[in-house]
Amino acid sequence: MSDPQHPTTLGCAILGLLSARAQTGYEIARAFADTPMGTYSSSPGAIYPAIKRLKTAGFVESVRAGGESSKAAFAITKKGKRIFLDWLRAPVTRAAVARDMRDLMLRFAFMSGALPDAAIRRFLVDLKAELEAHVKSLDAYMRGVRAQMPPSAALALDAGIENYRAHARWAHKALAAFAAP
Amino acid sequence: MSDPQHPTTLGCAILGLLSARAQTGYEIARAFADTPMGTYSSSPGAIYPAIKRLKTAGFVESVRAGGESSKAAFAITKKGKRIFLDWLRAPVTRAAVARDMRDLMLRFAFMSGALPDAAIRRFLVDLKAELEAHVKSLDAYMRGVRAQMPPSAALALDAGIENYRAHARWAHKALAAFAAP
DNA sequence: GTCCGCATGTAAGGCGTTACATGATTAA
DNA sequence: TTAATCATGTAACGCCTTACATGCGGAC
Repeated sequence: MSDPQHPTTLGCAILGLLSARAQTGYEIARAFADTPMGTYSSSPGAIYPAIKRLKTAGFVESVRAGGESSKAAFAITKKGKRIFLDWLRAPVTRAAVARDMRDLMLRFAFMSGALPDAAIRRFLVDLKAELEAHVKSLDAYMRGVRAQMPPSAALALDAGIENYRAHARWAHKALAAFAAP
Repeated sequence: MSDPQHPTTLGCAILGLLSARAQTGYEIARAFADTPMGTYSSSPGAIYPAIKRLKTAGFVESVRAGGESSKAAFAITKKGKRIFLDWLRAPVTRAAVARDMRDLMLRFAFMSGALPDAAIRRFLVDLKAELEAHVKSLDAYMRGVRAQMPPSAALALDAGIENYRAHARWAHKALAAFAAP
């Protein structure tokens, strides 16, 4: 990576979990195993090393949760919080929309409580705009090549486009939920 | 991987391209760079090594396309075709739906011409069923936790569910396109 | 006391990413 | 002739995947 300091999506997801409260490695692993966040990872074999990297980088630290006798847990550090917020605030680019929607949606999931509503709204506005632009360009591409494509390829591309459209509609609706009062 | 013989999704995508016609490495790279298939890869740095692996495994071979003076190209072998078809015909599992929709859609894109319509229909029927089951379980999960979730997390999950729903609707429509005459 | 699930990892290997390295054509 | 684009890669690096390893606590 260009910036060896910056965690991967998995690392950022862990920072997001820890920014709610300190947790043990197992609790973190459980969050991935038991919730739909599991789409973002998988196995202890990925999660524990990711935690270790975050610790080495100084983004999380070990703490004793609860009393003196409780298990060791991990907490996010100030430095980690900064990096996490940088991640949340990164601009919504066309490239990210085209190849990293999952990362964008994960970022959004963690925004409540971490960013002011105005920033969340801006994210949604930008996301919607980039999604619509992307749909437009995919549509244009599609018009040019549809006739030459095998039927299932054309349909698969339709599915992809429809997906971006669905996300754009969602962004529109989500904006209402974060509308200024 | 458990089966070191089986190519990755990128490898299978390359096999799919080559099963249409023999192509040079650059043409393959171009297909990823210039079309929405680019979501599946990225750079020559991934594609050329993937081609080399396919060659080592005996799934593709070098051929002289056109005349004697033309560039070297790659063609899929019988063994490669077999592996490719195995990939297309793999059952649609719940796990794949939950964490590998892209792979499933890529498989579908390559099915026309490679599989009989009956097999394509079955894929769509199975996919639709698994998608609807997955939506149902996500909905149930959602009902249980929505109240405790931060607003943006709940919305992000909504987006994911809506996505699966959109795919299910798409599968339904796609079935019509492959309906028996 | 032993067995099973909790809890926390390590080891080996492969793949993709970013960045760089050449030649060979074509355009100016 | 120089520069740009075509065409084909290699190198370093890090991450994830799968599989395995281990200790501990309660159930029985």
